[in-house]
Amino acid sequence: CNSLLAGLVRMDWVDMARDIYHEIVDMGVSPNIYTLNIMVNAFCKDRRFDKVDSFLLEMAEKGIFPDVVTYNTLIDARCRAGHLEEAVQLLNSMDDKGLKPDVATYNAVLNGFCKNGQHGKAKELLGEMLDVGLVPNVSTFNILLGGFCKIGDTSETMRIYDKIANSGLIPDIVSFSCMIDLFAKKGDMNQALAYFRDMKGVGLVPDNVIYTMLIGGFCRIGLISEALKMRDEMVDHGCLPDVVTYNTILNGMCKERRLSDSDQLFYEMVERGISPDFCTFTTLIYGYCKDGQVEKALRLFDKMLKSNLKPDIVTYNSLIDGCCKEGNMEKVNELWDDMCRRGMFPNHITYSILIDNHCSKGQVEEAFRFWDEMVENGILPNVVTYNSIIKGYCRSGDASKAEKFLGKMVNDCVVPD
RNA sequence: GUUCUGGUGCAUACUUGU
Repeated sequence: CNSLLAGLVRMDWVDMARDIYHEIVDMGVSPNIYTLNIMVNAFCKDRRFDKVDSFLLEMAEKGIFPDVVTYNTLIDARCRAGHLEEAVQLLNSMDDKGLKPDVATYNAVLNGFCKNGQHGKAKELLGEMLDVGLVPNVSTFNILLGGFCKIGDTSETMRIYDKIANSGLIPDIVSFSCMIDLFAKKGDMNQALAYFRDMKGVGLVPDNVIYTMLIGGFCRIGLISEALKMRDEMVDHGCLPDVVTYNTILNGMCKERRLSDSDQLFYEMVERGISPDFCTFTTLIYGYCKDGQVEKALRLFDKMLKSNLKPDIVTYNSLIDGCCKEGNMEKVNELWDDMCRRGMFPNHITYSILIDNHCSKGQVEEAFRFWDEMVENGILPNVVTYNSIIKGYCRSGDASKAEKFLGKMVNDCVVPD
């Protein structure tokens, strides 16, 4: 029964898991600590922390109490929700309950700190972990590797990588992926490929993730041909490109303005049975808009909606920018309304697009209408919006107003660039 | 049988005479 429940939760079928749980209990089967943990995890996945509390009370009446795994689940969920303080509180409260935090507990919090940019605290916590006599595992180091890799801190990432071996542990595929990602993102493909060779040298088999990182690295430096070679290599090794791999190449092609290539690849992926996701569409829509092919972008947008994929603010901003530049203000208004109807609201980029568009046409008054609306909505003007207004004044031959505005900009503590 | 780590659009999306 527990395996079934766990399977459902893993598939994100939380509602069904809960229904089945109730049926099982009604049938007179008594839940145990595993059941409790599976259900707590289910509630956490849905961010239903309130439900967790009542559920724990219910279980306590049956004599089943939270254990370390329960706490780990709760702590991880808090971290994912960005509630680091609560997570740390839970960690600290474990002692009172007679529970001893384990490596997974610390890993969860470490991960929380790293994902929230609190790398210093992560390092402190690693120290605390060692102080209480816990032995970090490869995941512990991988969490830190990923954290420092994401902020591009090469020297710290390499120090942590060395620590893995110094601790008597063996770097695994995730450790290598962090190193490869670090260098691929920096555009240092020689280093990335060196780690790629190293991992194969120690008998690890590169997977989709590794290949996609390398492909993305080549794309980033404009070497689409190398990216495609890497794609061929992965296929030769029996590793099939997935939707992320395709999205990565598509993005590379779009950035290089190779829209006919991306178009072809898009059809290829569909032919091979890989369903485009909302990233695929947003990537292509962005690419076509930037290339001035707004019609094509709008057709893709329709297709996206028909596929039941939800556009996000980036999708809308790309289209709004494209339509603005084309002068199709009717469509802009339509998209704007459509976006709001879907519960997404213009952000500082959306406003910048419209402010700049009106300024480019010398319609400073109109631009200020959006400026005011933006400020009313609690979004502060930034360098981009100030630059646009100054440009607008210059366009309409109002150099003195432009200069006055530059003064206001400095007054508002926005540094001119 | 339950909890912790890696890849894609987007924070490098909007301004920059062209």
